[in-house]
Amino acid sequence: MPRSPIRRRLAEAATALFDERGYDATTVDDIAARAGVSRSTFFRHYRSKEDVIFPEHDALLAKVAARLAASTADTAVVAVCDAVRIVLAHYVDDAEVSLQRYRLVGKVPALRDREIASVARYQRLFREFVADWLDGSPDAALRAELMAASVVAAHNQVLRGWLRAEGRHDPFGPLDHALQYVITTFRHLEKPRGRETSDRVVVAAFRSSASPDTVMDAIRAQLDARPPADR
Amino acid sequence: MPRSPIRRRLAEAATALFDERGYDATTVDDIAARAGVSRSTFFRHYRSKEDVIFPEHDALLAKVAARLAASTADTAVVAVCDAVRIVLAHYVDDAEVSLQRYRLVGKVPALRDREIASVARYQRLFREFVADWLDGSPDAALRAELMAASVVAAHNQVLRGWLRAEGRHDPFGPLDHALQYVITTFRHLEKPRGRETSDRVVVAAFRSSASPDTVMDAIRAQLDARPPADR
DNA sequence: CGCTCAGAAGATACTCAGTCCCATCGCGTC
DNA sequence: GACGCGATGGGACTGAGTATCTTCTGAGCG
Repeated sequence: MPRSPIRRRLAEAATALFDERGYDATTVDDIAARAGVSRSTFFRHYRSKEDVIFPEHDALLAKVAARLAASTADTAVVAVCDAVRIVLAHYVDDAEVSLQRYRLVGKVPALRDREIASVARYQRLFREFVADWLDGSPDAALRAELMAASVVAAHNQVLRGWLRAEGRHDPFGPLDHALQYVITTFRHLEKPRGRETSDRVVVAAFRSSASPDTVMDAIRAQLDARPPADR
Repeated sequence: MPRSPIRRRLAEAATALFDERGYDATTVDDIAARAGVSRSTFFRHYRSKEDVIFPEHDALLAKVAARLAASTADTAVVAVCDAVRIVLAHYVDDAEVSLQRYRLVGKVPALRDREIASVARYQRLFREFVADWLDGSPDAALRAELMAASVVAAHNQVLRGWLRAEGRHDPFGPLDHALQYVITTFRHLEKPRGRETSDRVVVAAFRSSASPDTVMDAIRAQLDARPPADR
């Protein structure tokens, strides 16, 4: 069923009509008529009127989950930050559609709520992933919630900025910048996987009994991983 | 309109029916009938079927906004953390209703989405408040987003725990504990209002090309400002 | 070439949420 | 007792979403 030509026609008809008359003033019959199919057919291809606007979310969620599962990162934050890039990439790949949806969602409260619910699903996925990862450590559930919320918040902030700018700049730089806040906030709360160094990065830098210069370098590296405002 | 006896009757009828037959299997007519009023009257008192489950959210949002506006806290995080207590208090005050709603929401996806949308409104309020407060400082918008998301996440985590435990323990201790993470994470990123201490500990330490010992001390100081679980 | 069978599309009827409008009723006021 | 007014009842209407039945189409096969 994915990517059938009729799905495409329906989506195009819908966006055109939403653009011309607005979301509420457009009925499913209108959409079907413009696409040259029957109302029944519409509901065979989209579960609801809203679904025309928010497609592929399930597939994307699955992709993100797969990425998490395959992650080789040493900490949960890093794994999740890595995974959230997929989401942004998805928006950027379909910039045209994303922008159109953004404009529409800004006007229709029902759609806004729906979008928020979608985002919450990613957040939940992240939360559960992190909770599993951290399982056993103190306040695991709480930290998982905070991490997931922060990563999603960082993503949202960058995405909104990109959308407001009508997709004119590359958003991955800003995303990395934003995620740096999150990573530096949470990374030191975790023990990196595999190694049995019960300490944070900073301390590890000092463990290697190196020259002061080496120490300084390590520390600088640590600092470079921080958000600029902190330097 | 608030607190009319008929509103109460409707709410009681609705919760009873939702409990007996489930949410989807209960029609608005059923509710109205059991409450002994007409369908029209139902919609005069509640905008929608979902509204019977989520009352007072607007009023609560207003209360939270008022608390924020009247805040005397020295940093934005603290102000927001303080405000979020009102939300939890509201749930705890109506423990019976909150628990019933929790059970119902767990079963009906549509209600879950609706609740998420409600929470998003608080988050937005917080975000805008913090963004105003931080206005001008670097990455203000990003930090506002992160702070708001974190405070809400902390609240949600505690609330869910309390609900899962069927309201048997006091949740304000856990809430404060959770908010400590958030406050210690964000507080040092803000200049307390009024005072003019423009640097963070870390920066000062490394700018001065000091001996490794001085560096170590500075880092320890930095670590001491972190959440307890980290030490 | 024509038959068959299955999957996809059309057609129709139904339920129910939500909106609108109008008639009515209770009730206090003048 | 007439008037006004807010709240209620009642009924009509729109539109989303579901279920069911019929019709088409096209691929495979004799």
